[in-house]
Amino acid sequence: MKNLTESLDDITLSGFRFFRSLSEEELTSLNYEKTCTSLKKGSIIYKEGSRLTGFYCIIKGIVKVYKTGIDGKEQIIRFSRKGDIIAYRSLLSQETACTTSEIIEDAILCHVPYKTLLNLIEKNSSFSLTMLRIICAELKEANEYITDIAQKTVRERLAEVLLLLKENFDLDADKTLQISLTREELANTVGTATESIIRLLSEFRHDNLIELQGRKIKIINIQGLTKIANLTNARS
Amino acid sequence: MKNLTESLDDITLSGFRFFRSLSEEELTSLNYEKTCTSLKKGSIIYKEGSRLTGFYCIIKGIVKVYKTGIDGKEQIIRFSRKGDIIAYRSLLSQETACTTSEIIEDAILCHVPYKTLLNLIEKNSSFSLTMLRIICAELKEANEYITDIAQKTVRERLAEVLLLLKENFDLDADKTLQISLTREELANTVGTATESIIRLLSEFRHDNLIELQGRKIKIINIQGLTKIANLTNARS
DNA sequence: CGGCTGATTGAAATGCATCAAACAAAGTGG
DNA sequence: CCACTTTGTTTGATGCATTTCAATCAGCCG
Repeated sequence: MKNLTESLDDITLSGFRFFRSLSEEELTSLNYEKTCTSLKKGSIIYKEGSRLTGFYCIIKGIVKVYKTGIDGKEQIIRFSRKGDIIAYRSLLSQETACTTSEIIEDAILCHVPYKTLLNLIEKNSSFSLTMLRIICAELKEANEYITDIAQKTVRERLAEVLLLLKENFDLDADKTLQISLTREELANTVGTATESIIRLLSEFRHDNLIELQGRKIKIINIQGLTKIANLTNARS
Repeated sequence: MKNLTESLDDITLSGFRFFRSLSEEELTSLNYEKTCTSLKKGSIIYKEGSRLTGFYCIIKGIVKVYKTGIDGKEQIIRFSRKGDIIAYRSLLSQETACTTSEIIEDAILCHVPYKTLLNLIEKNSSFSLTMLRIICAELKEANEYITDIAQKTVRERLAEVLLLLKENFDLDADKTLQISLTREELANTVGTATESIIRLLSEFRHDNLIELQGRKIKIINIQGLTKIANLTNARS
């Protein structure tokens, strides 16, 4: 336990892409002002509607960010991993959080106070530009996802989500997705019912596109999935 | 015609909220570097995939911003009006445009070169913060819309879109929506088929929620629409 | 072991898309 | 000025993807 605490204090943010444009001096004070925490799977980082005191940089682990819709049904907005930052949107707008963030793989997070963020934006224009570009990238993805959900079938979207997960979380030597999701989480990402996900996964397995072992998903035919995800829903 | 040209040159951006944080000096050079254009309904401002040289501030008129999905079907991302800025997302990311923008009500636009934008971000941190907050607001809306499309029925979404249009474009004395859309555009906003929109509009009319006269939509029962829309987040 | 959560399958209900046809309004050109 | 095309609107009929409800099963844990 003592070891763990010590290693949390030793973490430096200098290696993370988001802070690349910081001067030596800025990094030193940033590392002084940040607070790192180790969190277990299932922990809630912040809840929709809560007041935020800063944003978080993910040092390790995976986080799901979701909105709560009708009847409390989750809509997962994104999965964030090492190097990603979360909570900055509501923080910058100075609103209460409009999403909930939950650890789905044991994580270490760095909390950076709002004041520190504002200070960086004020003093370091290169940092501002980095920040602007990160949000722009996220907005682009959001717009693309709107188009997808509005126009594609569940089948197409599931194939697409599997491919996106592959891009973001890689495969191990065995071609297995390195992120473990429940069927329900997958459904809440794709925007459909759990049962539909189960049926479609089983169909994909039957068509030799994937293999399943509990929550492990092995991607064995990327081209096939790409075809399903992109083009018409003409079933070949 | 000469009059028109002269009045275009006379436009100043000082009144627009986006440029509020600019100094006198910055405004002067901005007004020198900008270019204003008058555009008719149907004109394309920029196309998906094209290279952008700057962003645009809408002085007057209405613009629809959409992505082209499967079979060229439009997904309308937003309607922008006076004071809004467009094209800034792809510009900041230094990518080709990921949306198309088209005039749907005769407009006057101001083009601001990329260099000018970068200069402002570099020199004026207060402007950067404004910019960050604008993008954050747009991202918030996008995330909310993802949740809506994923979880709500077409019927609920149509009611919601009508209410959103009411918020953004107001009603005239007659309670008629001050934005004129084809059924297809409405469908491409809601994310459904044109026929579905027609049927639902006609149902809403039957239930005395709205009145229809060609493309004019008169909102006569806001509460009823709100109830159908299943709005969780009260907007004022 | 019983109680829990998550996964699976089946059957039935339905919302919505799609296709087709007719109609209206608004140009276009001879 | 009238036939003619075009574009947008409307309505009906049909099919299907997906949701919903219900039941069972598998795995895990104290």
